[in-house]
Amino acid sequence: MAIRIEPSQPGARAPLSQDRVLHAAVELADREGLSALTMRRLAEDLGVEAMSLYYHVANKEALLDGVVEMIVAEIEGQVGGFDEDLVDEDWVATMRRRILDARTVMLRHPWAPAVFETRTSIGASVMRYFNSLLGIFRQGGFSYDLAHHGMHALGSRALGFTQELFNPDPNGEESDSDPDGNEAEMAAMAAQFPYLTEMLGEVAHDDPDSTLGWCDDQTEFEFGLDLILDGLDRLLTDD
Amino acid sequence: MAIRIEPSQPGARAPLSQDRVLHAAVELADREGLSALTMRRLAEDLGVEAMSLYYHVANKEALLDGVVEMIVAEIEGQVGGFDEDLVDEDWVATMRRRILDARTVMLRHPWAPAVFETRTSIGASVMRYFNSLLGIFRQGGFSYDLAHHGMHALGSRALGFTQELFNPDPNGEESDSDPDGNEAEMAAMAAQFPYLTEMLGEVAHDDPDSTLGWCDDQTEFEFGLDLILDGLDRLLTDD
DNA sequence: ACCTGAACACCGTTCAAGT
DNA sequence: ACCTGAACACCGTTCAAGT
Repeated sequence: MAIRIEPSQPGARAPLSQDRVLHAAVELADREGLSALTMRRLAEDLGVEAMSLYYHVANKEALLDGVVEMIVAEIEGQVGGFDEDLVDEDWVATMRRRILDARTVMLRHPWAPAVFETRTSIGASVMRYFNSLLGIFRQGGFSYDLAHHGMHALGSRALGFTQELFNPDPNGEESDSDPDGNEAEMAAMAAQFPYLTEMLGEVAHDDPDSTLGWCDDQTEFEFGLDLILDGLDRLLTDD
Repeated sequence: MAIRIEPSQPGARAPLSQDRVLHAAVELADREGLSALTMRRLAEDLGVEAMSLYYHVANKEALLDGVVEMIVAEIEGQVGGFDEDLVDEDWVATMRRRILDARTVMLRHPWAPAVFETRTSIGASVMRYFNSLLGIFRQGGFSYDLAHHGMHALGSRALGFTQELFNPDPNGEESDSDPDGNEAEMAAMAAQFPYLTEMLGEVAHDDPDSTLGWCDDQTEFEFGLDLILDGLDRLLTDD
């Protein structure tokens, strides 16, 4: 009588699958950043040779497409499904809540925006997400034409992020033109970039973080989002 | 009596300089795309060994920083200098014109947005550009606080581009979920993504290009820009 | 001062081969 | 069906060396 083999023996690793590969990819990027997400490094995490991955994903582009799908699926979970959005309130409130929910997922994966922006085609869960936003527009009374403009106006904000231009890397060293520098540098700054310098002096007061660090990303995101949603609502009710 | 040596003899190449390296980098990216912009390939274009570049730029990051400076300098040329913007008209009109000028430069270098978005610090010409936008806000009567919000709300639009999410690559092949496909696929699409499908059906009519290609980028850019500028103007005149 | 050759430590990806 | 070893054609970058 044969001894029943345990499904997961100690030392016997679970077989690879596309899902396991994608999960491991997200975890690796979460843990060590996007630059650590290489085929070789990912294989190592999975206890496998790099070339084994190619049995489950066509290539690295396909891997990244899959990772995007994972993130949007996480948004879908966060929202509790995209289907049942009967708007029994302001369309603005519904849209705002959905997008801010997406944002909380994005904030858990700070590397994700960079991946989204390199994608060139979209998968099923991204389509479901965009479809749900379109549904909110429609139930709010938008024509498809205006809803289409609205999607473009939102841009990446629809997915809960704005790719900040020139945001300082957290582990960045002091730059030479750092305004915390000596007075001569400050004076040179003020002469070349008067408005910028004065703004820095005025707004940076509130926050101990220097120069570029004073911005509250969440506040700025919501400001921009509300500006666009209000503008669209105005266009809607004008017509 | 010694014969005067011609400054540029045939075959005797001009010595490298940071400026020549950066110019060559922009030209290479223009000609063959961002992925062709490698240190080795760039050196080849300059008729030099790869390692010679490191005498003129610290590393590839510094090269890309320099490329960004080149592009913004080109904007500065397009605008005719950033200093003399006495607003003798609507601030909205001035801002709109400046940003659309920046956009015409960006459209000459379609790879540039991707480079801008990977930058982590900013150089002098970028600071001059942002300073000039801030100047327009200020001369329009903005507080620094509102101007600061305004800059964030504009985001990359301030530089004349929006990084389109999922825009199809021009040389992309037909995807499996292509809605030009057979009727069964169309029906499946309609069931899964009803709003998306209906929008496509309605708006795509106007343009022979299929699905994702019907959007007029310039129109959409201006729509979003105007929405934001109008919203900011309203906030300004409300207070 | 400016450029080079050789080498290092990485990439993604192929292909034929193993079990 | 699933995984691997060896190899290929690339990267950015170092360092000591050439002129």
